[in-house]
Amino acid sequence: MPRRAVGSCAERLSTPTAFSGRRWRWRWPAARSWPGCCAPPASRSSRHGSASPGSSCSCPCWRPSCGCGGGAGSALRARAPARTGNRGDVVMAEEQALTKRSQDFSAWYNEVVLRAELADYSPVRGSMVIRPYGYGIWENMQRALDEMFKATGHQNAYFPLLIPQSFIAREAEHVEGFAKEMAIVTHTRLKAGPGGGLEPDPDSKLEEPLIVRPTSETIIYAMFAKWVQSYRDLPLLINQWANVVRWEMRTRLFLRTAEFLWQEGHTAHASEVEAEEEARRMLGVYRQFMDQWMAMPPLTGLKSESEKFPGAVRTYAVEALMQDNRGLQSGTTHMLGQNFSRQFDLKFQSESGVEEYAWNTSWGVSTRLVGGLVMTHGDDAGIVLPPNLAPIQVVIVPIYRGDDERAGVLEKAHWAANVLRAEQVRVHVDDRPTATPGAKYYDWERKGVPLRVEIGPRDVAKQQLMVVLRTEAAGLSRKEAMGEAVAVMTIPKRLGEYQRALFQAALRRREQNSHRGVTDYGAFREIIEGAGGFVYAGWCGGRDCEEKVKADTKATIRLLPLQEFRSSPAPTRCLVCGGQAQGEAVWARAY
RNA sequence: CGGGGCGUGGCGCAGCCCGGUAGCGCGCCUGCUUUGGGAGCAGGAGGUCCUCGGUUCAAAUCCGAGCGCCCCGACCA
Repeated sequence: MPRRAVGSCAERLSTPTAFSGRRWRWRWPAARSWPGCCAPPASRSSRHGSASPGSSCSCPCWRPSCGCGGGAGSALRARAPARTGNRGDVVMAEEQALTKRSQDFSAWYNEVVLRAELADYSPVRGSMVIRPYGYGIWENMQRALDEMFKATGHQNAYFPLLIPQSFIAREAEHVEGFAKEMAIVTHTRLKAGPGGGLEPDPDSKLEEPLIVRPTSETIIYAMFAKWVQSYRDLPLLINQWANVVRWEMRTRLFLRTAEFLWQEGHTAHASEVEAEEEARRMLGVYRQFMDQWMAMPPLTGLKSESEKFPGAVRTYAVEALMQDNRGLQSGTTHMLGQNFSRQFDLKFQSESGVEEYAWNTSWGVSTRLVGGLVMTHGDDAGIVLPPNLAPIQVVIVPIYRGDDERAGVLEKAHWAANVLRAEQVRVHVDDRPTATPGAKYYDWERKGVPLRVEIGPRDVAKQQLMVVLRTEAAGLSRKEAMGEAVAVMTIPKRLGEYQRALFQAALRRREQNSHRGVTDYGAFREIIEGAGGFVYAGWCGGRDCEEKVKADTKATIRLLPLQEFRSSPAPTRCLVCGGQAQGEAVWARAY
């Protein structure tokens, strides 16, 4: 049984107050200045040819891991065995290093998620366990988003997990969209079967099967119908934090699992214009969240007809570009029109006394965002977390020889931790006696902690601290010895600068891998089948052209970009058929 | 749902072809020495070899069936 020491990790989850007030007006969380330019995080793989196994940790926030990343399946198993050499440390280094992103991005992703202890495979096919460190990131996301939802007038509520099958069936397009991936509850009891095992008791068969929600439009609008009589009851602005199940055949940690956590907002409005505004407003909220908290700048736009939510009139999306140049749909907002209100009799009496169907919207983001975070910022040493979402923003590593040095160093470490906590910084002192400082560096780098403070006897003597950022960041020195008083007082500012540097790096990477003005289909295929990235090109609006691209290249229309992202001049011809372009589309291979 | 791979201490693997005492590395426990980039030595704990059936004096190993997981495709947040 691994030891669970008590103690040192009383990190307070401070919430950087980013939200300045009413109606989604924002300022940058810790922003004072905004560096104009910034290089992408340089790969430091040469200096990090190795990485350490998770080892026991005195932090009560999560349990020590096994040495290799938990229930690793073949993601880890598949790796080449370490070369045996004369020097044990070479073997160890190779064994413990992550697969490099350039070698196999998807193996890297799996390993880094497992070994940073974000998640683990569960015994249930297609389902994962979100471990405390990964859940801590999600909690920080929830906290930020929830504040934004509240500030835009929404209230949280909770609706049932199980939905009558007939509800799902009511909206034709909606059923069709989800029918193939639903978990169905048909019985309420088990009994001993002939073989000695358990089987559903036939006597307990439900008259009407229940569906485990793949999304909650149907049950929520059925309830809205009870609650809304008059235009005075509108708008009705509700959000719920929940789990949903979509029976996927193929799964990937965080990106695609049978069950996932998300929030789903559902609103009812008196007019189409209002509903449209709401869908766009929440798209803006998602975008701001991704920019300011995740440092993962997305494009915003409209989904094509074939990619829109089943049952929606139109779907908007935020789409980010991952390091392997594939797109990640990170959130969607839907203008549902009156499609659901007609089916669920969600009517209200208007100001002029006429009975009308309400206009709905729905919008959601999920734990998929955690995967996006990993694929946006991670490097060959591990994940890289933006300070605003990092469960631990600063880790302090004490360095000492023998008991006499230990007391002084630890005292200084806790002093620094307390000063930082008073500044609302989430700090952890890694005082594990069993690991060497070097091992701790690797551990916390793999876990993406933004800033490390090293304190050794020499630092104590000189009243200084070594302050080390997780990655190179433009305009910020990665490693620096600073006077202790200055160090602790400037760390919050440094975290803010680092947050913005990560954003700039991600933005720059996205733009460097975006291709505009592509008119030739052959050139398009070369990009998609080569390095990948976002390709902006004209589209006639035809389903056939969309299908052809997908069949040829596996790329899809990620979105039809909103004004801000459109090219100038606008493309005039369809990339595929050469016909009159109806607009511009952004194409990419996607997750 | 199609194709592939793999099931052996917590994790990664070897052993299987050619049946005969279950092994290695990492991790874990104890002790001592260590600690400025993955510590060393000594001792120790830990295994229904996925399940069921068959062949055999004898099965991790051979044969049959089943189950599970992962990867690649089609579908999706």
